[in-house]
Amino acid sequence: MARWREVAQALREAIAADTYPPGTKIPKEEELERMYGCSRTTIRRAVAQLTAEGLLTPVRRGGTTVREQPERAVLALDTQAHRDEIGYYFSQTVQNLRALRPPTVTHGPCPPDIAPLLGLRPADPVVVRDRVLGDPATGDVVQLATSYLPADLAASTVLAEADTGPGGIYDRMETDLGWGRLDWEGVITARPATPEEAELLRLAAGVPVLCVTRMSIATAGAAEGRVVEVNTTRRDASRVEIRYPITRAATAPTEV
Amino acid sequence: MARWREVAQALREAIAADTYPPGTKIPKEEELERMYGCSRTTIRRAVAQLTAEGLLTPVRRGGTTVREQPERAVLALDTQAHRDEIGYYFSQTVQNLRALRPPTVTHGPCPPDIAPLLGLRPADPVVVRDRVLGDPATGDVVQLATSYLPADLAASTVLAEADTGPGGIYDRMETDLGWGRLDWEGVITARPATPEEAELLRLAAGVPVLCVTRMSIATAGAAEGRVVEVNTTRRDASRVEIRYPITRAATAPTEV
DNA sequence: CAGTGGTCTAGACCACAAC
DNA sequence: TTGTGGTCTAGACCACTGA
Repeated sequence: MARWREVAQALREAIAADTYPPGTKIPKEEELERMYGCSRTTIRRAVAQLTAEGLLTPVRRGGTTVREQPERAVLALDTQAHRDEIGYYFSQTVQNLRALRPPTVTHGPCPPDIAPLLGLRPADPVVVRDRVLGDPATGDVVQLATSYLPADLAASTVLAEADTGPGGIYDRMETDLGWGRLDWEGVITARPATPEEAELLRLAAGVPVLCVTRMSIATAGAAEGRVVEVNTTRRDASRVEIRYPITRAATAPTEV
Repeated sequence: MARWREVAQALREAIAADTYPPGTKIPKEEELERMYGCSRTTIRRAVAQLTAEGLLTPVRRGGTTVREQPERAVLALDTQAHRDEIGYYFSQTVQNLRALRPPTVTHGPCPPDIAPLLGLRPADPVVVRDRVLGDPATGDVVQLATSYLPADLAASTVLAEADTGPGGIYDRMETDLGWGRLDWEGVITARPATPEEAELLRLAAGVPVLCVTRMSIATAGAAEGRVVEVNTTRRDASRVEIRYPITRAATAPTEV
């Protein structure tokens, strides 16, 4: 076994054994160097691994701290779209969160992971609506939300404007653009944070984010049958879990 | 900006621009060293980052390949438990997968991420039932499935035996142990792969895995109200997505 | 079987934030 | 101010595996 793996394992066990309880600092790198009899590079490789695993958070000048296991926010899975006099309403995205900065609307190429959901090719032009949500009390960024709309459908419409008016983009699509009653489908994925996400969410680059994505499908008009919007929300995967009820089926399973 | 970040960004862009299309190899490290005018350590730092992001897969002696964006397996969310004459049935776990090795049953400490779900403390004794599932055609490991049962409930029962008989552990719990009709709840999380998971699933250490977990709650007998089992399945997050339908609520949302 | 990525060393300088 | 982690270099040897 590689030396750095041995050191990483030793540190893992020391943390599990409460030699270094959560919230306390592990010895500084120079000291670990002596303790394990290897070079600083090897120590750093081991510490980097545990950081990627979410066990440690190094801070410049402040030492390296054993991460408190964070409270996971428990989200209920949104399997229903609600509606009131103001507009459509998906409960999950609003739990104690507020927009920390004004939403932005830009035009750009479609990211490769979104393109298949929209039925586009990667880099096809899309309208991008970005929101940054967080805890208004602390100012911490908690969730990133982005909507992608095919440029050929949305570019010159109200959907590409910053303020989409009462009821939001879904009302515009259904009522003003005549795209019919929207169908929705949810998709859950996880992937490493992009550098941009890592910076906004204050994560180490490459740690997992959990993505909850909603596709909106038009049922009438010029866009009938097309996915007209993909909305994807991302959070630090270590701080969130999604729960859903499991019921008993009345009947035997249908064969696929 | 750090040099290794610049190199990583340059490589990212070269990959996006199809200078290095998926499936082809990027230049070897020594060559990148010359191309970017920095030391091999810096090159390796950049390549390691892109590997963590799932863009590259280095192979010894074989060079470093741009990863083909893998087909994502699309899983339907199991919100229903089915039942036939054989036993309970959760559709997702059986899609084209077979056990690649005999299930194992061991006793050990409860992992810290499972303990809260079971209402236990970390390291409390549990019975662990492990299964390794994969594609029978290729022999590739695709999914890891583990059940945890509190030792104080399961240790001396049929639940701790390798063969739990017809209908599996759920029938034993409901019928033989008299724990009543089980309630279930689902939990979805993502986290970095543990070293063991990384080895079995052939992943780089620390890349994200998507976890679909099911809690079983007894409604009668000695275990009434307790979570009597936690079943967690893990897959390479880059190769899976979970889909679920979103319906329109008949009524306005209930206030929380 | 040789070339590739994997590991490791010893040393240096830097930048930032806690003190 | 200064000690900590962050970055980088130049060089060496190893081990696996695919040409």
